[in-house]
Parts: sequence; C-alpha cells; structure tokens
Amino acid sequence: MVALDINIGLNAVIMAVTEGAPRVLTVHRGVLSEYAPAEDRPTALPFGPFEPNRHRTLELGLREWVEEQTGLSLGYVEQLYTFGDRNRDPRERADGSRVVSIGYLALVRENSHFRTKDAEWVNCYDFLPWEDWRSGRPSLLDQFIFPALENWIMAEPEEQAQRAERTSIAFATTDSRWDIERVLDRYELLYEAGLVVEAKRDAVLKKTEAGVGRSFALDHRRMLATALARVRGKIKYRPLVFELLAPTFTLLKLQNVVEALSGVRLHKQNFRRLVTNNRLVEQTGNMDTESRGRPAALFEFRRDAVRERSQPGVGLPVRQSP
Amino acid sequence: MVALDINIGLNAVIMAVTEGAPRVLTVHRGVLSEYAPAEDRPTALPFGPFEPNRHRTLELGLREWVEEQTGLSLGYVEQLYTFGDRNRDPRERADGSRVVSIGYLALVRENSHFRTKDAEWVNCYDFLPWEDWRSGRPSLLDQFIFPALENWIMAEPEEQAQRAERTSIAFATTDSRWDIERVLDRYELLYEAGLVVEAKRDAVLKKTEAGVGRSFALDHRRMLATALARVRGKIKYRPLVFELLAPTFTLLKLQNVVEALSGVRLHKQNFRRLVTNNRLVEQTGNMDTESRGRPAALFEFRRDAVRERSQPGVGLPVRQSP
DNA sequence: ATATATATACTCAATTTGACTATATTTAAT
DNA sequence: ATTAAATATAGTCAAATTGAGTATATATAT
Repeated sequence: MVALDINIGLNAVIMAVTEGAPRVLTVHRGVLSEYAPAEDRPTALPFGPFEPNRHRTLELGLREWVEEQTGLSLGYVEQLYTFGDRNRDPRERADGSRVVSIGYLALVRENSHFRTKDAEWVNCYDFLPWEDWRSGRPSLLDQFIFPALENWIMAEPEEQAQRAERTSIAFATTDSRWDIERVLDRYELLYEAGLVVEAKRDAVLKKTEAGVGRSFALDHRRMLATALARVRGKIKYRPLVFELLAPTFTLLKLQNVVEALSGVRLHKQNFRRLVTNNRLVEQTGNMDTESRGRPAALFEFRRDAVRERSQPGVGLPVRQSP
Repeated sequence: MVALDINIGLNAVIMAVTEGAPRVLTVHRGVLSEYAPAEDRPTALPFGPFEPNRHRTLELGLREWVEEQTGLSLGYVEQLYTFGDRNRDPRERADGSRVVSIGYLALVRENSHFRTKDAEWVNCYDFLPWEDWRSGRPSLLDQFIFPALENWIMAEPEEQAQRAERTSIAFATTDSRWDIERVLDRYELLYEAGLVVEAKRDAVLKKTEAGVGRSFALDHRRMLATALARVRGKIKYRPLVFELLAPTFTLLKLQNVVEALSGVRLHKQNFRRLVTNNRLVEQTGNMDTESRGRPAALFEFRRDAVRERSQPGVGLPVRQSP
C-alpha cells in the first residue's frame, strides 16, 4: 500500500449554450498559475483539489469549490473520467508523485450568473474547430488536417495500416458518414499525429508548425473532448438539453441548442415531429414575443416523459437538413 | 493543496459469459482480508493499489496487477467510474484519510485461463437477481421487492412523492416498460430503502430482515451494477459482444450472449435479420458440429463494420420474444 | 419411423424516418 | 399600404425498419 504523494484534483467542464454556440467556462489563473510564466498562462478549466477531510463525496467537493470560486451553483453534474497518466501535470515531481484528475461535466442555463473572477465563457469549437459542421464541412479538414494526417500515416511504414484505419474510422475519410460522437477519437488522433500544440508541449513530436485549434492547459482539451463526446452521445437518449434551456422555450430554440451541441443542422419539420410525437415537450399556451416572423408557441419539458419512454432523448436524426 | 492520506485503489469488474450466464470474477482474500474477521470474509472484486512510481497510467496499473494476481491477460478494458464517498472503506481512519477507488470493466472470453488463486466466477444475477427476466418476470419483484419498496415510500410522508416517482421510473411499476439499462438506479434505490445487506452494514437503515441478492464486500455490488448498466447500454451501439465470444460462433450463440447480458429473451428470426442485414458478421463457410438439431453456420465478426456503420452494435430490439 | 430440437427463409402489417409541399402569421423594407 | 423576408406549422408520400408471425429444412434421440 503506497500512500505517499498522490494528489486528487477535480476538474469541471462547465457547459452552456449561448448565442448559438456551446461554451465552456475557462479560467486564466488558479492553482496552476505558479507553474507557468505569467506572460504565457494558458486558458484552463476550473480546477480544485479534492480535500478528503472537508468533502464527504467527490461530487460535493466539486460543487463546493465551484461555488466558492465562481459563485455558480451547479445543477446537473456527472462524472466524466479519471485521468492519471504520468507527466500530465507539472506539479508532479521526479520522485514518483502523481496528480490524478477527476473530470466532471456540468450543464448550466445560458443566463446563469456567476462572479466573473477571471473566468470566461469560450466557444467549445475554438478548441475543436473541426467538430462544427453546421455551416458545412469545415474547410480546415481538407486544407490542413487531412494532408497532415496523410503525412503522419506515411511517416511510419510499420504502422501505416493501423494509422490509416484509425483515421478512416475517426474522420470518416472513406465511405462512412461523419460520426458526431467520435470527438475523443479525433482529438487523440490529432494529438498523436502532433497536430495540436499540446503534443509539442508534451514532446510527443518535435516542433512543427502551429497546431490546429486553440490550445488548453495540460490535458484540458482532452477533457473537453471527453465532455463533448459524452453530451453528444447522451443527448439522444436522455433529456440533457433541458438542463441548458430556460424552463420554457420555442421548438426552434430547442433545435438550435441540439444543433449547437451536435455540430450538425437538422431537418426542422422532422425534428418537431419527433419531439412532439414522443411527447417530450408540451405547449404552455403562451407564445414567444421576440420572434422575427410568425410567433412561435412556447413549450416546456414534460417530466413524465422520463417515466413513460425508456429512452427520452431529443431524437437526433442521422442526416442533416439541406 | 492537501497531500496527506489519499490512497487510490483500482477495482476490476472482469466479466465473461459462460453457460448462459454473465459471470464476474471474484476473490475471497487480498488486501481487504485483514480488516474482516476470517469467518466472515465477504466475496470481493479483485483489487489492487495504484502505485504511481510503478505504473505509468491507471489502466496499465490495473492490467499489471490483474496479470500478477490471476495470470489473466486482459483484452478489452474500459474505465467505469471513480468512487470516493467517505466511509466506503474500513481502511479509512478517523483523521480524514480516504480511499478512492477507480472501477474498471474488463471483458474476457469464456474459456480464458487464469491461475485460480482463490478466485471464482460467480453469476452476476446472484448479486442482482431482479435483473434477469429471461425466464419471465422474476417473482422476487412481486413477492418481496415491491411490497418492501411500498413500505419505504410510505415511511416518510415528506418524501413520498419523490420516492414513488423514482421507484416508478427505476422499476417500471406503472405504465412504462422495464428498462434493462437502469441497473444502477435500481440498485441504488434498493440500497436507500435498506433492502440490500450492504445498507445495513453501512448503517443507512437499522437492521431488518435479510436483504435481497447475494452481498458483496464494501461497495462492490454498486460497481457491478455500474458495469452491467454500462455493458447493457453499450452493447447496442458498439461491438462489445465479440470480446466475449470465441472468434467464430453460431448466431444462436451470439444471441444467447446478448440475452445473458441484457437479461431478456429476443425474437430469434428478427435478431438474425438485424445482425446479418447490418453486415456485422459474416459466414466463415464452416458449420458447427456440436449442435443438437440442424447444424448451424459459423460466423465471425466483420471488423470493417466498425468503419462502415456509425453505430455498430448488435441491435437489441425493445421487446422480448413470446 | 417418429418426436424433438434447431436453423433458416419468407411474409405482412405497423411504425418510423427522410424528404418534401403547402400554407399561416408575423416583422422589416419600400 | 404593399411587398418581401422570416418564421411557424400542417400534411403527404415513399422508403426503410421493426414486430410478429408462418413455413420449411436438417439434424439427433428414442
């Protein structure tokens, strides 16, 4: 039983959808600042240590320090993943100490107030720009990512076949369709191929040109990818979206939040048919006032749907709208 | 930064399907023995400490000690959940030390050899008997669980509504269908209602009559429930089953493994149509020899299916066969 | 030879999905 | 006041999928 020198950190991927984009709460200081030069202090996820003498459970620990630091009282929280690789964190010392981080996903409503102590909402797609297909296929893919991945595949004769297959699955380069859920696979591939700056920082590859997408401290971009993958997967069969919406909303608003998270456009009429036929929402009787065209009916989430249907999600169709 | 006295343990839920039942590898000794009286040493999941100076990653740590202790070389491994509640583990002391356990799921083939150092395969449904509906609705539900839950609901006037709703969702007591994935919800409800012996042991409730299902050390039954829920959910859209099968198999064998895990019977013809139409498997050309009736064709997993289809699972239909 | 167990092909109706058309009701621009 | 643009909502229709069967083939056990 080795007791010495394990620290547990709690990381929060706090997401909201505002102005048509999924956003993540970031900080520029905190526990990590002392380890980075002041001028080069990277964007980071909110982070707090787990203190066993203070916190009865991991999740309560997270809620407490998030509230302390940001004034934000979290509603929906779920554990994502525990990250424990060596050399993840500069606070580890040569003697074998380790920082293990437990990542959490939290969803908050778009107008949640918080004390902005150096915190900022950032568009998730700034970090993962290849994941947003709402305005069509991101040109970044063909202009930079695919050529670079092709080089990486060819670079190692031994592993060509395996690298090609992984790329084909993650990025749908051959016949298959883009799978919105493979967010983490894609990020990890880009990392291994040295196409994100975190890989250079971790000296996985030697320095090449600038990486793709905005970078994050430590392995925080990986945590964000894990979070987005989880949300995209779960939205289909659990009523997650409603955690991100005001209590009443129009169907267009609901659709826009689903589209922002999934990164694809949906067929409007069929989307409406799905959510209303499945009785996932019901009309409140009121109408929306701020619309441009014909006013839309306001809906609310039918909580009973959870009991009635076994998979009460917003039913993402596979295809995009034209 | 509080460094003192956090221990990280790694727990493995190692599953196989043999003789028509999902089984979990259990041990009766190991790190925990010294804390339990010898005559009352409960069944436990394999457990090992995470040693940061030895293990580069958490998963490698798990693989190493599982191999050391059991001789089993794990193939498919995925992280399940990190458990860190206070008072989970008797090795915690009053000074605020804590044992945080990271649970892993591993799937192995039915004939995997291991050095049986006090280890034993146990039917998962011994621990969670209400989860096996293959021979019809378990009588345990109506004979014991529902009356007891009803008492629990009524016991606290303040919380009646909430308890009733949770019970209704988890156990499909009203109109809804039994949802095979809500394994963890159901276990946690039974725990809170004091209907499993672990709850008495943890003094959540005062002693009542014997609990339902076979008990497990510490919170290991909760980990098993987490694992079964994960497998049941993932089997639908990822080719997990093939980790549990020999390289070639008959369609009946495949169906039986899916049924064992999901706990429900499936419609045979439709199941075949699904897996063959989706080209998830392909014929090897050989026939099975040991069948009772007409010999069945042997199939193998089509690895390409992962690339072609975005959700390559075994397509569990919702309903059971008659 | 017969009963029983299993495999496999095929049918058919109900439901769900994808892709449309048509129409209604509002605001903004002219 | 009229028109264009934006949005909401209803409805249609064919294709694909699903649920529930029937029918038939090929083996073993007695």
